[in-house]
Amino acid sequence: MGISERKEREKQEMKSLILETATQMFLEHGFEKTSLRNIAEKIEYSPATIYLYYKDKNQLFYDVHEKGFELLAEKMTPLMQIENPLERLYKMGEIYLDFAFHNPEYYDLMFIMTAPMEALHDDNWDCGFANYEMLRQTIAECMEKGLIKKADLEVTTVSVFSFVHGLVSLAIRQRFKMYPEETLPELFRQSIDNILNLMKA
Amino acid sequence: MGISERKEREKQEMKSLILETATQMFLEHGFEKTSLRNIAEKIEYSPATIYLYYKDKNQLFYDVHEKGFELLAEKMTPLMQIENPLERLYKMGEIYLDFAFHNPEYYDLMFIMTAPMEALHDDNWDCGFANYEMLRQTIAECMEKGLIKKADLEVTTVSVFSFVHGLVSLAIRQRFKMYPEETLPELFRQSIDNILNLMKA
DNA sequence: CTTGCTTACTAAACACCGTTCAGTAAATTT
DNA sequence: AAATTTACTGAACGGTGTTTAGTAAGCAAG
Repeated sequence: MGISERKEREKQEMKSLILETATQMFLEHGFEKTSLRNIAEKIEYSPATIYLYYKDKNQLFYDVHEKGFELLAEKMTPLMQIENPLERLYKMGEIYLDFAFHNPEYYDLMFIMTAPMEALHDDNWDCGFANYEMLRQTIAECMEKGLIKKADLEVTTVSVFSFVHGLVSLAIRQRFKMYPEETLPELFRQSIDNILNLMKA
Repeated sequence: MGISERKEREKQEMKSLILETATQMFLEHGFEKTSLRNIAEKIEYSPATIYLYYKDKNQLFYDVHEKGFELLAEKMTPLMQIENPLERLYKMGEIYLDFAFHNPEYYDLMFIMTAPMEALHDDNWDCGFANYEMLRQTIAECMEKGLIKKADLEVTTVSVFSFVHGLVSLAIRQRFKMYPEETLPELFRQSIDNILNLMKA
């Protein structure tokens, strides 16, 4: 029957209206200033309505943070076409930095804020997986082809990811005040070059 | 005259009563659950009283985060006695990890949360300076003595700090769910060893 | 010793927040 | 046409940071 299908479709549309509005307001004004009441007002529904589609605010922002991961994956996936894995690794670092500094609120939600993680009570956090997997595979290929020094793959992947995240998150959360802000991009680029040069075979 | 001195002293005592209570409650229950109303209730004053000693919640938590830096400096300073700078660098990494995982709330406030930084409208964030300076100096000594590869000092210091912070902050904010929690300490130790080995001359 | 001023403090309100629940009105099924 | 299901909301609950008008005690000067 067509009615229940239409209803299901309408339900999905309503859910994504909430999600889109939440995302837009979050990217525009940040997490703190995006309240369920604000979102509800914008879509001209009562705040209580949101609870018919999302268990709570954390669940809603879990979905927002998922959209961030999709956006990042869209930028990362094409890089897998690059034959030379070391060149690819450099490019990944560059794209990652670009993403972080052009979408700091997304980055914050994806890798720093506690809110989305609180929506996750079991331990399967699939979101970051695709991107992390690309990084791991690229590093593995670099090792296989003797482009970087051989070492434990997991340890190396963790190291590279942590290093770049450290740079980005310290910048986003304003902990690099000892350096003038305009010097940071160049400092970061040098820093990444430095580390990757050390890793080169 | 003694009266105004006593008053000044009492004012300082009141301020530090608030600070101590806030710190204690924060370390016990976390930032979110430590409200000005809770703190006020514990010290048996009205919430408005706190505003006679602190401009706002961010200012209060700026002072709490400062106490965190003092605690870290207390653990770091003795290490400067170690003659061999490379050995000292290893030890600093170890102590840093220890501090982070034994005082995750402090670490969060010091290096991740936005709250304390919002209390800072000029650009002089002195807090981390002492600790950062020790790291920079240790790395400089390592380079001078030819223990690690020579490179730009600032770039290398930023790299090392970002790397370790990356590890810690991803763990604290639950972004290492792809690894079982009990394997993280060992993974981190290997990761640090790995990086430092790459840096060795 | 009393008057006036300063200081320390608070009650109450303001404007928010996330969340819950009883109730309503429309759509759908029987 | 009646009964039921669905989608939604108004209003409240219990919290938050913050401001302000007012009070009562402490102190200084007359």
